[in-house]
Amino acid sequence: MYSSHLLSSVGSAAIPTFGPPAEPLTLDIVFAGQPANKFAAGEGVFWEGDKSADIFQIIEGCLRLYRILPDGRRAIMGFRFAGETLGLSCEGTYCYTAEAVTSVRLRRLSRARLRAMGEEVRQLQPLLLAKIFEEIRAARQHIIVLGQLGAEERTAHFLVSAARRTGADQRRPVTIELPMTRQDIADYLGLTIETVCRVLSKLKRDGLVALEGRHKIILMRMTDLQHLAGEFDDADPHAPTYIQAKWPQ
Amino acid sequence: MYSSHLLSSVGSAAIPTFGPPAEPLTLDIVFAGQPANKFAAGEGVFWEGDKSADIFQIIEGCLRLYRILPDGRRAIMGFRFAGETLGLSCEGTYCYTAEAVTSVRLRRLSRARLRAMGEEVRQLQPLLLAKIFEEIRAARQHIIVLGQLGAEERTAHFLVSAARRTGADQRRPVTIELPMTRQDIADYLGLTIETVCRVLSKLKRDGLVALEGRHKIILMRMTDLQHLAGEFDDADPHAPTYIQAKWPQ
DNA sequence: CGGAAAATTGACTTACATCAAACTCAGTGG
DNA sequence: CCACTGAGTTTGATGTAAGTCAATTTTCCG
Repeated sequence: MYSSHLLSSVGSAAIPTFGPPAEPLTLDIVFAGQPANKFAAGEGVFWEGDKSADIFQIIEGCLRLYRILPDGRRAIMGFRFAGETLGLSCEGTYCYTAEAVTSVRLRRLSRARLRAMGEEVRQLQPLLLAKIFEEIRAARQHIIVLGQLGAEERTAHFLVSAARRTGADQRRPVTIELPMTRQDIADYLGLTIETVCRVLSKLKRDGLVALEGRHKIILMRMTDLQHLAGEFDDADPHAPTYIQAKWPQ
Repeated sequence: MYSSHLLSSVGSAAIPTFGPPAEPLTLDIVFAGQPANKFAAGEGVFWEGDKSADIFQIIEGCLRLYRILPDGRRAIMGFRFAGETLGLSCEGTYCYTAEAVTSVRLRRLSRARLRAMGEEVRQLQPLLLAKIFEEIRAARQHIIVLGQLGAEERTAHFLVSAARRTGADQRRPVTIELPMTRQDIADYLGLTIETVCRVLSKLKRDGLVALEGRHKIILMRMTDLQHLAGEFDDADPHAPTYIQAKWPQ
């Protein structure tokens, strides 16, 4: 109830003005006030085939999203970290299982409630649509990784995009947390656990990364890793686009 | 102009009633009245990176959608056939090149115009959203094919879903037209042309398919092919869902 | 510290890629 | 109409990246 209040006030302040509103609407605001849910590592949040009644925002922790094929193979479709959303691109039923990698806290919002908010607040629709387009972009990226790249390229790409997601300065060594297991990474990249290990060892031998325990990797030479990854990315969403504006066209 | 008229009348007839409107809105109606464009085989309709100003509906023919990686590899993201739409899931710039496989006729609609229609006609939004969700579903399917399946499984999956797209009765031999080259199929499945050929030859030897010239394949034993493909599909969109309703839950 | 799960490394196998040659077939022109 | 042509396809021989199987080692946690 009170979050609907919050939204109304943001909405009515923003609608009359054209251009960017004074306080931009974000999904943080949409989820604000929803109670937080906790999940222990290994617990499931929802299962493939469940009616997709809710969407989620992760407060902290990491989730893996996967499907199990009839013969038991597991295809990991992606990972989600703190601040990211979950379930938006599933209409009707969830198309994958979501399982906590670490212990996870998240907020839940029913689709019914989301729809009601959408009626009230005009800014919401394009915001959700942007998230959906982002998912399509990521899926297409993944298709190229799996269809065209070799084991080393795939792994490099995984590391580089993980680093990018942290938002850290990409020009100096980036330390990334990889809470998932090697098996998870393998199932995500369409490789075996042994191949992932061997590739990581090779990258270490070549001085491109440093391994710090199981779940921490330091990317020592980003540009080399990016080069290895194929550099076929779409425009980097985090790139400072204003640099172009500095120069006369 | 006159197509906007058409839409207005459909819209105002449909909005007052709840439930399904008398004449369901389809994209055919949205595109009706747009002039038809022709493209010869091999011609490009738009290029990756172009500003995605328009969306398209194919009247007849077949298109391939692809991206070229920096080192020259070509990743085919999909094919589009008569009746299907194109460009909806690209915001800002097109994320792939669209090229005519056969000679193609299609209708073009500017996004500006589409947006204007959206304001006028309420039914349009969910219709477009459904198309976008369908694209996500297809992309996820493709991820599993490329990440988890072997060459024979991939090829079988390609054939089975091509057959499904024709809408033909899946219980008896289905003849499908494959206007694209073997190289196209290979680039779509993340294989080489030789592997695609060998797999097709093997399927023929095993009596699962019959090859009729270069561009026609008859799927002789659908259930075996489906089994080979892994049968991991989401709910078949063509499946008669009402069967469930017949039985008490 | 002890034990179990996860990760790493090595030896061997295999599915697919690569390279190379032959075949098919749709068009074209004599 | 038929030989010629060249692109597209098929088949075969061989190479290689990644998978499989089997130890070992590391790491984490009680």
